[in-house]
Amino acid sequence: MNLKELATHLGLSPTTVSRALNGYPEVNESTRARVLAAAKRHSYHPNTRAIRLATGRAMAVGHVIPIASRHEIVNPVFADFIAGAGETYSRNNYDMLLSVVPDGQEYDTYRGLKSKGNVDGVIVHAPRLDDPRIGLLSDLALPFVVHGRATGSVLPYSWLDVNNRRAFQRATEFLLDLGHTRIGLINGLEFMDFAIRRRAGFTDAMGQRGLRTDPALMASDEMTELSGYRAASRMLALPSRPTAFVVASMISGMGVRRALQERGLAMGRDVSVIIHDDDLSYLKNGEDVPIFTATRSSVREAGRLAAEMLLDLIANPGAGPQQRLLEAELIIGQSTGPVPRQ
Amino acid sequence: MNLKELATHLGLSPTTVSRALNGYPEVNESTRARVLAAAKRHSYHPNTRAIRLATGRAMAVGHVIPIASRHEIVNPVFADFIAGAGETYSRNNYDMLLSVVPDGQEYDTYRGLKSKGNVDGVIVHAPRLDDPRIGLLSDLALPFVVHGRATGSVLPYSWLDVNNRRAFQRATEFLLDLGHTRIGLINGLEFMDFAIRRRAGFTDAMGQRGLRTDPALMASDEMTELSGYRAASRMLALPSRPTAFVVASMISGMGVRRALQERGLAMGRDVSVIIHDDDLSYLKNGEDVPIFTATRSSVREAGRLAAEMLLDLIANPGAGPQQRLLEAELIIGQSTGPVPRQ
DNA sequence: GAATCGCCCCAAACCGCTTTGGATGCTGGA
DNA sequence: TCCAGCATCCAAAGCGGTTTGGGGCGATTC
Repeated sequence: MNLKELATHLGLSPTTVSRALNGYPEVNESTRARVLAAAKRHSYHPNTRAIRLATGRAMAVGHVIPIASRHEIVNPVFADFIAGAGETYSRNNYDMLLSVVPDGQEYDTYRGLKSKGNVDGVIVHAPRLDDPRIGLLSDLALPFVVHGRATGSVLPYSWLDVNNRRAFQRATEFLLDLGHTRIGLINGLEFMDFAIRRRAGFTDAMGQRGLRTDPALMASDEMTELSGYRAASRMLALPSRPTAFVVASMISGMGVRRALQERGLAMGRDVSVIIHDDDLSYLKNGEDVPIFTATRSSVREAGRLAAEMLLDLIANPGAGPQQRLLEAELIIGQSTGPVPRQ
Repeated sequence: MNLKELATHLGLSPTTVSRALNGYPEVNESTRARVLAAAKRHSYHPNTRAIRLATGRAMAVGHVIPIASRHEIVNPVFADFIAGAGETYSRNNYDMLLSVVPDGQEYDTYRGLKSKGNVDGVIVHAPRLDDPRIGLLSDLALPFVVHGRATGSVLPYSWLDVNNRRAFQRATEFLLDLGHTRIGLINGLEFMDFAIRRRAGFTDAMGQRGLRTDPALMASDEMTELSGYRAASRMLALPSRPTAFVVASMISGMGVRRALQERGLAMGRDVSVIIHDDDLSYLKNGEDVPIFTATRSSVREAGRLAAEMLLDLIANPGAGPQQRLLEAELIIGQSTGPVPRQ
C-alpha cells in the first residue's frame, strides 16, 4: 500500500493525502480525519526511502566507532551511551546508523556519510587532545555533537560533557578531608580528553592543600580490571604506600579491590578507594548501599541529552553551537573511611 | 556533484555513466575508464537515498535492542557483537541500523522496519525459550538471523550459536576429572535460551558420572558482579560447600572471586572456578596466562559470521535457512586445580 | 452584481538514481 | 551489395514520496 493507492482509494489526489498526513493546514479537517482513518485501516506506512529522497533529509544520525586493529578495545561505556541516544532517536523517528570502521579510515567515513547523504549529523565519541575530527566535521558542514570535549581545539563546536575535573577534584578533597595525604591516581589513557581533565582535578585538589603529587602514585592505562590490579599492586608495594586511591572506572576499581584483598587489606578501612561510576546497566555499584564511594554520572543520560542536542542542531542549522556540562554526584559507599592510625 | 552533472561534464548520458560505474558490460572499456577517472577526480559519490529508492533495496541491516523499563540492562556482550557485525557491513557497503526500543514495542518496530523499507534484514538478539519473534519475522518475510537459538521453536530459521551445552558439559567434566563432585552452577537467567542449554550441559555431565545435581548449588540470575558474589556467598555458607563453580560470565566470575577472597579461600587451590569467556575486548581474561579457566568463544567473531550469514540470505532469497554452531575452546587458567584433601 | 478573498483541492515537477526499450553505426558473412 | 548481428549509447519511464503553482467555488465586500 503506497500513497498513490491510498489516494485513489479515497478518491483524492496524492497531494492532498500527503498533506493530510503531514499536518499541513490547507486541508479540510474532515478530509484529514478521513485520510488518517484510511491510513490506519490499511496500515499505510510511507516509504522511508522515498521520503528521504524527496525531502533531502536522511532522518538518521551517525555514530562512528573506530576499531584499532591492535588494541581492539570497544569502549565499554559505548553500549549504554548508545542505548540512551537510541531512545531519543526512536522518540523522534530518527534512525541510528552505526559505522564500525578501522582506525584511520574514520575520516573517509565521515566524508562518505556526508556526501552520500546517509545522515543528517553525527555524534563524535571519545575525543582526544586537540582532536582533528572537529576540524574535519566543521569543514564538511555536517552537524555534530562531541561526547566530551577536545582540549586544545580552537574552533567553536557543540559538546556535552561531564565535569570530570570537578568530579575528581571533589573526590580527592573528600579523601583529603578524611585525612589521607598519600593518594594514588589510577587514571585512563592520558591522550583521552577526559583523563587529562581528571588528572587536573586530582592535581588541583592536592595542590590547594599544599601537597605535591608523586609521579610514583599516578598511573595511566586502559581501564581494564587487570591494569587496575597492576597499578594498585605496584603502588601498594612502595615503601610508603598510599592510603587511598582515586580510580577512573568501576572495572579498574575491581582490579584495585583484588590487589587490596590479595594483600589482606580491607577496602574502606585500611585503604580507601573512590571510583568514577558511569552507572552502566550491567555494572551496578551495589544496590541499596554502594560498594564503592564514587563520582557518579549516568552515561546513558548523557547519550539521551547529546542526541537531543544534535537533533536540535539539525532542526536549527542557523543557531550556533551548544554546550552542556553535567555535574557528577558524589556517592558515599563502603570503600572510604578515615585514614588509619599508623 | 550528482550523476547528471557528471554526465553532462563527460558529454555522456546519465544512463551510460551509471552503467560504467556499476560495471555493466554494455559500455566501452575506454569510456568506462574515462568515467571512472572523472568520478574520482570530482569525488563523485552516488546519493544513497536515490539508489535506495531506485533499487528498492535498503542496503541496511537492522539490530533491534529491546530495553526493559524496569531491569534496564544493556547486554554487555552487545557492544562486541555489534563491532564484529559492523566490520562485515562496512566491507559490504551495508549500513547498520540500531533501534533501541522499549520492551514490548519490539513487534511494531519489526513491522515498521519492514513496511517502511528501512532494512533488508535483521539480526535477532538474545532469543528466549520459544521466542515469538521468529514467527513474526517469518510472517513478515523479512530475512533474519538469530544470534543463538530458540528452544521450542518449530519453524525452520537461520541461526548462529555457540555450542553452550557442550561448552558447559566439557567445563563440568574438566572439574569432575579433577576430583570435584560438589560443583555449583552460577547461571544466567534461565528464560534465556543460552542459559537453558548451559544448564543442560552441566546436568548432563553430572548425570553421566552418576552424580545428582543439588538445587542448592544452582543459581540463576542476571550476570552481574553482585549476583555472582551473592550466589557464591550463599553456596559457600552451606554446611557442605562446593569445591568448584561453573560460572556463566566473566563479570559474575569476578563476583565469585570476591566471595572467595572474602572468606580467605584461594581460587584455584581451595576452590576451582570455570567461567564462560565471551572474549570481550574490555574484559580480557588476563594476558599471557588466563586468570580464569574458561570456555572461550569470541562474541565478536560471532557478530562477523552472523552478519555474513544475513547478507548471504539477503543476496539469495530463494535459498533455505542456514545454521552454524560454533564450538567454544577450553582455556586452562589459574582458577582450577585438583580438589583439596579434606 | 462584480470583484476579491479564502478555503480546499489537484496536476505536474522534482529528488537522483536505475533500468527498460530502443536507436545508431559498424562489422562480417552470404 | 545487403542485411543480420553486435557493440555502444541514449531517451524516458519508473521508484514513492514532497512541493510548487495554480484552479474552482462559495462567501464577503463594495
